[in-house]
Amino acid sequence: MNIINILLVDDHHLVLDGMRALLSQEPDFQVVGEARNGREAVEKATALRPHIVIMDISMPEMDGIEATQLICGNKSLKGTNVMVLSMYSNREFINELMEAGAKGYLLKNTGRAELREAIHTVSAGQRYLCKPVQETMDAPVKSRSRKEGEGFVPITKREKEIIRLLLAEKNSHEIADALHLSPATVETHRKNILHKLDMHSTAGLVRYAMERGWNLEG
Amino acid sequence: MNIINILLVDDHHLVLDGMRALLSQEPDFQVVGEARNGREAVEKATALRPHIVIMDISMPEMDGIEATQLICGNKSLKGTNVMVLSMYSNREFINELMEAGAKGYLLKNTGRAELREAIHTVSAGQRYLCKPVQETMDAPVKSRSRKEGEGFVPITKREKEIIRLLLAEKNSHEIADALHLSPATVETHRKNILHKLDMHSTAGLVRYAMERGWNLEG
DNA sequence: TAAAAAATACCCGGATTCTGGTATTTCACG
DNA sequence: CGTGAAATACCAGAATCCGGGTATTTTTTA
Repeated sequence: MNIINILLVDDHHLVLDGMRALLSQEPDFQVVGEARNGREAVEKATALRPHIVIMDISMPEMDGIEATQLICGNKSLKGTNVMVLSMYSNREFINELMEAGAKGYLLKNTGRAELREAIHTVSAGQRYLCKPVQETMDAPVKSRSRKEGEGFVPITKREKEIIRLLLAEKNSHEIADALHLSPATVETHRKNILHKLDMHSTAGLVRYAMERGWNLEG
Repeated sequence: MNIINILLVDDHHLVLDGMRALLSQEPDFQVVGEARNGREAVEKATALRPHIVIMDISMPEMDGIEATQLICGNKSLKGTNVMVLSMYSNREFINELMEAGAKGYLLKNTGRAELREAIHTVSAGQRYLCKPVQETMDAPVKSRSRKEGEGFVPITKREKEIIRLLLAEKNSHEIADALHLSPATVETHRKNILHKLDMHSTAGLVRYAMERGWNLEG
């Protein structure tokens, strides 16, 4: 039985330790590295060339979506497959990550048996989605205004700053003060963000950011 | 050395498995039970009388704050101490949980050495806060309109339903339709929620709910 | 260095939320 | 079986946000 080399990516130290302890109980798994944000994940993936990257989504600095894009887009990392391990099963997440090149998508509340199976499947380059994720993908789509394949919309640095202040319950005026801008500018940014993400309210924005872990400096 | 009996509470199966694997490496720790939401946590704490409950906050059905209140308020559970294990170090969380009776507060990105120490300290009935949490508590308070000791405000069932629909980017009118109510009623509820939580915008509400894990049925 | 992207700023009008009331009905708990 | 909390519903004004634009300056990057 071949040993599978694993890179663990999660911003929570205890989760990393726990996963490592869990995986070390399996003789055919070998955790070769850990990363605590997207940037580190890309670096370590390049350096260590693991068979599989187990990737969290919400992380500071660079989230798991961007990191997945970079890793899967790197042709010299052909033998490295990405499996997402997330709390959320939103359609947006699933779509974006599949388009980014992830081969697997597990929820954090699946059991260890399924984790085992998923790691084997994905590290062999095959697809593995846990049941709730499959169901989400199979469910009828309502309207889908953002067209297929056009999934990736980069949010700029300034836009992220503004979102972070929105999370702190600030209105356009207060954000403008905090960033030394005109309120008009802040509203333009907000408008642009809403449009990019195909959303229509601050509530959606806050949710979007929270799901990606942007609440603590990112 | 006495064995410390532990009840693990977290809604993510893999986190439970990971923590269990991690703790099983320590000879003086014994995981005697697991719970996946607040209600279960209270039940198992009562039945198993562990020395320590390691409690996540965001959970469906009943969150960790309520569960902590119930466990610490139960006089027959004098020997059971609660240690919170959370992603967030908001002042509100810390205050509420300390008032609820938690003895410890660890962030998920602390290391295993600190976890060990914290478990020993808290299971002995002493207080343990990790450094970032201490810093948050020590930091000067801005205004603090909700007075001390008046921390707990119960959010009703109906109010939670409305918050959940706000997370789905619905406005008052759409929420009213979904619940077969008058828009006026929905706005009254929103007003009451904002007042209860001492907030002033939907953004804060969404953040509040996301931090508690109310996004997936709760 | 030229073109593209990001950041800045403004106008306008309609929609929605927020604030501060009041008031009636339903339901649960002691 | 009564009292209080929860849920329902309305009014009105002020503040804020959302959608649709346009336009200039700065920064990146190809």
